[in-house]
This record gives sequence, structure tokens and C-alpha cells, in this order.
Amino acid sequence: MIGTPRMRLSEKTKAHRADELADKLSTAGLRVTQARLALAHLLFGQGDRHVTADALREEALAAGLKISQATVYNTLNQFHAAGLLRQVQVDQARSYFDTNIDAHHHFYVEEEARLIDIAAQEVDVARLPDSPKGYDVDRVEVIIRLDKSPKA
Amino acid sequence: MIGTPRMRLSEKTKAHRADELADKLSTAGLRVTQARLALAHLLFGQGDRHVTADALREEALAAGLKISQATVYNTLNQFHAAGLLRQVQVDQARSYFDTNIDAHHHFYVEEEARLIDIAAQEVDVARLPDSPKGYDVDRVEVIIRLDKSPKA
DNA sequence: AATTCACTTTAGAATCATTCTAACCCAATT
DNA sequence: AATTGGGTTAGAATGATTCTAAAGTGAATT
Repeated sequence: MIGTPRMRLSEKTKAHRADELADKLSTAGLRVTQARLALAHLLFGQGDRHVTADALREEALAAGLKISQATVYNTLNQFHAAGLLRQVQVDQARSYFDTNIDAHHHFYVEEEARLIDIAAQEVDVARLPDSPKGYDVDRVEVIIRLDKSPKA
Repeated sequence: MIGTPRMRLSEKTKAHRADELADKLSTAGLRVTQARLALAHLLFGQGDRHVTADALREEALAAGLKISQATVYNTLNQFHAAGLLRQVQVDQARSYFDTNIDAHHHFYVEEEARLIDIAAQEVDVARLPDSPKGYDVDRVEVIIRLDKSPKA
């Protein structure tokens, strides 16, 4: 058996031990399977990351995993539905999945298709309009689009 | 079909007269063609709008225009490149084009795939982080994602 | 261990928005 | 009117994502 499970839900735990990842999955209501464990290891084994489905697929293959494209998509969607990942929409071409699920914002460098986290406390949204009647705020996203500076 | 009055006014308001639209196009560096004029009429003839390519296609067909899908895409992209439209990225499935090109923000109701403008002055972003070295801020976007309120 | 059953994974097909191709069309110029 | 170079087009191509239906696997049960 395993010792006391850590009930840290929305936290950027650097889970890298297999049992921690397994715990993370089952706590999220997902059955612990090899594919999910392996992808969870890639996703959550390092610090915060932003991945596209294809990039994760490549990474899995490079790591010697035998995982189909469909499983990568399924898994990302399930992790997202389970609240383990956040989906970020900044580029029309593809979706990014962010392992940081705490409230925070993003820089986006379109030329490099690169996302950079901004901690929530680094942005101060002092005033927001009232929501239209019948609607509630789900989430406030601030996206700062960046360009490379012209050379001096 | 389109008789062409040769009046060239320099107006940049809510253009809805054919010559105003033509002027808008040529000022933007675009050749004035029937397809562009017709789509410009649909896009800019009414107040601010948010359209998808497909919705605009439908609208054009409903208005009796003979316009191909490719032309709708080409035109939207050209208008965007020319600064006449802004592209809004909130849904992975499709791109929105916004006829309001002034700085402003958006509510987005995912369940209804609906965008609602928020005037710039209704949001106060009091503090922003410094951009990473070598990058400049192109644009700051605030997206407020809404859910339908639960029924009372 | 074997059986069962529901959930997973898979390869490949299907879908959908968007872009590309290559041929034809038309606006501006001569 | 002829030329020319961009514009428009239908249809093919692309690329991300989803779907299908078949085969595999985890967890519980025998």
C-alpha cells in the first residue's frame, strides 16, 4: 500500500512519482491506465508547460511510447474535462493545453507560436463591466500579444 | 449590376453608400472590385459586427450574391491584412472577424458561440508585467468568458 | 487464475475550417 | 480594343481534430 495520499487539487505539484500521478488521475475521476500515466508523466513531470496535441505526440514517440494520435487527443480532452489542464485559445491553427490551471494570464508570441505564463498577481484588472443579464463570468483572460522588437 | 458613380469623397464614418465603401477599399490599398464592394457592404453597412467566414458566405448567398467560399476567405484575410477587420480568437473551431478595429475587449458566450464587444474604457487594466526582453506589446486583449446563469 | 464487463486504445476514415492550385475573369492602363 | 496583372473560382489539398468499430485492458468477480 501507499502512504497518505496528498489531496492537493489545483496546485502545480511537481508530481513525478508514479503513485502521485496515479493518485492525481484517480482523484480526478479517471481510471489509471498506462497511456494516461505515461502522458501525465510527460505533462506534469516537469514544471508548467504549454503543449499542442501534436507536440505531445512527438514527445511521446521520442520517449519510446507507443501511443496513437487518437489517444493523445482523447487524453488531452479528458484531462481538460477533468480540470487537470486548461485549454488556451490564441492561435486559429491549433489548441494549446496548459498544465497551469491556476488563474493566470499569457503573453503570446505569434511569430514563434509561443505562450508564456503571467502570474495572476502581475496583472491588475481594476474594473470590469457588468455581465449581460442572464450570464455569469466564468473566467477573465488577459492575453498580451507580443512582437519581436525591431533591431536597434 | 452595379452602376459606378465616380464620386470620391474622403469619409471614414459608418460607410454605407457605395462610393464611401469604394473609398474605404482604395484608401486601404485594395482594388475596388464587385466582390469586395458587396462583402464590404454586408460587413460595414450595419453597425459593428462579428462574423465567421461561413456566416458571411451564407449571408452573401441569402442576399443573392454569387460569391465563392474562396473569395469570402480571401476577402476577409485581405481586409484583415489591410486593417479593416480585426481577427478574434476565442474558439478553436473557427475564426471571428470583428468590424470594430478600435481598441476594445470582448465577452464570449461559448454555449452560444457569441461575441459581445466591450468598449475599451469599460475595462481598466491597471497594471501589466514588463514584456520579456526583445519583445514589444502588440495588443492587450481581455476576454471575459460567460456562462448562462443557472435558473433561479 | 479465469471470466466478465465496462471503459480504453487504436488505425484509419470522416469532418470541418481554411488554404492552395491553376484556369478563367475583369479593372485599370495603354 | 488590347494588354496586363491582380481577382475570382471550383475543386483539390491540407491539417487539426473527431469519429468509428474493433481489439485491448483494468478492476471486480468467480
